Amino acid sequence: METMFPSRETGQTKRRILEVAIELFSRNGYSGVSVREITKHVGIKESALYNHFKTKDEILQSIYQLFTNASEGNSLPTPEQLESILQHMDLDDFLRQGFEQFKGTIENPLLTQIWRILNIEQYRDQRAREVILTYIYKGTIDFLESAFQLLQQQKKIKDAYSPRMLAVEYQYPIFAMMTEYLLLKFDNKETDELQQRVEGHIQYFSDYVKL
Amino acid sequence: METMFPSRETGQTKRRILEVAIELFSRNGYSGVSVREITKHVGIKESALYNHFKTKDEILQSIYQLFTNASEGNSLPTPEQLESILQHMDLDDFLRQGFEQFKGTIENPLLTQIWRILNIEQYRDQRAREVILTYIYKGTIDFLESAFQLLQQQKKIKDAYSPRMLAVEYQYPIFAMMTEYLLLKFDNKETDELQQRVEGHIQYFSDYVKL
DNA sequence: GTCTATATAAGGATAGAC
DNA sequence: GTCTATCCTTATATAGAC
Repeated sequence: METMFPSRETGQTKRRILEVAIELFSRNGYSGVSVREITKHVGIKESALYNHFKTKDEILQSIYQLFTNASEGNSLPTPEQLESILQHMDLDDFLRQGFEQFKGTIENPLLTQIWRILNIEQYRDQRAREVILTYIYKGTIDFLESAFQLLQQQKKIKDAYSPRMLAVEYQYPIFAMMTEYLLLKFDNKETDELQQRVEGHIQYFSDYVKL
Repeated sequence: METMFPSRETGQTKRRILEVAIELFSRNGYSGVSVREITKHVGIKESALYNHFKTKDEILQSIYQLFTNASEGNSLPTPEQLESILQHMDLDDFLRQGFEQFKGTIENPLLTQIWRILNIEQYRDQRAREVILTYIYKGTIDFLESAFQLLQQQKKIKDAYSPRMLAVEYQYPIFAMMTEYLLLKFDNKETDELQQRVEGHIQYFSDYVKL
């Protein structure tokens, strides 16, 4: 995750500002956090911040950028790569691996914080909406659609439903459970039952589409 | 919906303040809206607002209250009522009726605005988290669980999975699609494909659990 | 219950010395 | 690149007249 930030040598302070801003924005939202508050946590004076960012909004923009860069960075496999990967995998392997990767993402504090910021700002800020719809919803569903299509062609799963339909049925509960998970975590509440639901869902889905 | 507010006679201004605050908070969040902005839209001076609410936060609290009152108002049927209702219904009737009611809710602008406010404030404000977890997640899932349990007892659906599991599989995609729907609507984007997804989901689920 | 006027704090941002 | 000092605007909230 270190590489998501400007290098330590040239951008140490800028990096710290971003870290602190992400932490604070993810709790109180953009409007609920002052430049004063950010710089106080970073340990610099307000005026010093403006050597790194022209405006407060530019900080927020950089945060969105971190998210989209990270999304494009650990990019999903190309259609060709996907085809080759799925040659050696059955449905359970595929779902299990996808889920592990997903868990890695939501246990990355930085990405979950930015996810929260996107959530908070989505109604106020068109840019946040774009990121959510493009990178989270559309990106994930499109990818799963291709995967299920290939699995159908390889006769590894039923083809009674369209690949897109399957993608939706598989992924949407995951989205909703992730949202609930983050909310429970926020108050350090019990998440065991939810974990079981996730596993139950994968099992249910797998049972359903297997030949 | 009129009845959600204080009566016109005694609380006309208070009512207007709440309406305007809901509209503005649902776009820009609590911190992103000033008392000045609210009173300007209402057409009174700032000081006049404090005759109706002691603090700005009290406005927000009242908004949460509206939501929980409405939720408890059109309350879900009791177990006995549910049993009697389900006597005369098969699964498709039940799902279809539930969905119509759900559509009524999300087409109520006031409730969707408050839903957005809850979304925005959930990380900053414990009270918002409580409302979401209690009234939205838990309330819905618990209700569906009892319904599916009854339907299983009446041998109208398969009992291969637990009622809770079925509740989750049915409702979570609806949650996620509703979230996406509200986001698309916000930019007046196309929601036809999403509508089809919802109907597809209901069909898929129904096919799966029917005997 | 609304107004004018005001208190007091906090907000984003800039100028200029070092 | 950071500092001190400052500008100007906006914020929440109150006092007291009508």
